[in-house]
Amino acid sequence: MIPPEAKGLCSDAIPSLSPAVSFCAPNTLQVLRKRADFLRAASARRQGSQGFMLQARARDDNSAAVRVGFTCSKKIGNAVARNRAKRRLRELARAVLTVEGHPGWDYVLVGRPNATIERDYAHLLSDLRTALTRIHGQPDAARK
RNA sequence: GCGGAUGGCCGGAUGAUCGCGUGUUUGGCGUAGUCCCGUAAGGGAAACCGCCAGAUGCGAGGAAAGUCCGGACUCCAUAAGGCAAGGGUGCCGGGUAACGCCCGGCUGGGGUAACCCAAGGGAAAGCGCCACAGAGAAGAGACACCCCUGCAUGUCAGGGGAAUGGUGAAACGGUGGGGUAAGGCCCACCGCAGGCGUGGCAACACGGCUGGCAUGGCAAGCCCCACCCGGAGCAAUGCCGAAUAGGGACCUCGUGCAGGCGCUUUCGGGCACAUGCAGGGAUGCCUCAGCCCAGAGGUCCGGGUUGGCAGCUAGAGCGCGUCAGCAAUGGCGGGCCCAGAGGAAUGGUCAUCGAAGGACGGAAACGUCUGGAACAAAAUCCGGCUUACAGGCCAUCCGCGCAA
RNA sequence: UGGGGCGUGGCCAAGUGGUAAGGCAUCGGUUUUUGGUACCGUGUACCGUAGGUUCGAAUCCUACCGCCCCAG
Repeated sequence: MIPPEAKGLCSDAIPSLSPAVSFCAPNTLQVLRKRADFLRAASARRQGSQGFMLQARARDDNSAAVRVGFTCSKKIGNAVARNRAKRRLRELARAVLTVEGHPGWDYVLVGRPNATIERDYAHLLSDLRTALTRIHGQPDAARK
């Protein structure tokens, strides 16, 4: 599951992704905070999967940082369910995007009712990897 | 043993590994200012701050929820008191910072009982409403009727009456006995009203006397009475940065230019006044370029702000002992420190144990396999209320059954 | 976090204690060769849920549920 080059980098990782996520990674992740960033990511490329939906865009600024945002609406359930869904998505981002995320991109993970909480964690990992490869394989004119 | 009542408590456990927030501490790195060395370039120092790493402490709830009450705190304000409006509370006493909360009691109702439930002041201050039905729905009335008298024996006249019938949620006290032409009426008890006595702080209870039936219901209709309430809310509020930046309007003084009037003159000009204009001036020939001035004070208005810090957690705090009290609660003593986030931390994965439920085997006890735990997550803090909740534990009490 | 508002047939809605108007839509009929239009008729409401007050509740009171709006 874990790419071999990531294992050796655990000791000197720089975890700037604030919430509780168990992984060590070579890239730093920043958290999206502005609503405008979310809207821009949502209007760019998107790719659904069974456990969540992935939205992404290339920022076209000089920064190489990988930025991540999480969206869990009220459709998912009450506050307990929403927090739980966000935590699982953070764990996914920590495990995959730090290694396979493209520098200078913004990613937004959107939780889905039931699936994000109930789907097996290993399946979620493979979901995110396939979604990433598909989203970077899309042509540039992928706006809907 | 079965069924129930009340009060209290818990809210999956253990471990491995990878992580998150925050406090303390150690180390490393960094820089503006400061200090020291050096002629200088520069070098060095330690505190704060920032980043990183290590160690270590702590890290969601009984409801954190709904936002229904009450406060603390902050600002606006003056609201000390009175009045008015609006809102709230409503048996009595106590507790409390306060409450619509809690405790104890009273009254009424429910239950065999333990016990539970109740917005439970005032309807002789006034207004309003009481549909349909019914004769009549609130200071009375008489539909069907009942009784007496008269003689013209009737679908009659006069008089007495309100017991009976029907309607309705409710019909002007109820029941029984006596009496009467029928009744009013009289008596007893119950209810009601008004005094009195005893007990109680009081709500109220008990006893007895008098009256002689008057006073229908609704105040979660308006209202009356008593008491309480200024408004807004941590997205409150304060500070720092951007920034003593910058836009607009007006006023006063001033600046420059223009022409005007007055005074004065060495005829170049100077001084003073009001008006108009707003960019102007000087240097170099012009374009153009650079330079200088474009000020001071006051009043008012609009726009932008998605940065940071504080408020932000030691408190009406938690548990222990003791004393007062039936209790809620309070006093005293000593102990403890127990989340502070901000697109929002308290988690991910795995292993073991594990409740309900399901399947199989078995007469049953039970065994094996499966299954994998309710409601619900702090957002300034606190006291309550309400609502949601798998399963479990403890104590006291009641009824029934069995045994002695 | 705080403040405010609303729930009535499928949809829009009136109704402020006395047994739920109206319009659109649906359905049936007439007119028309047929459809549309027009006209006539018809059904559809435990008034968001649960308690309470009252003889009687969509209406009054209380508690819940759902939805919407506002703010620096």
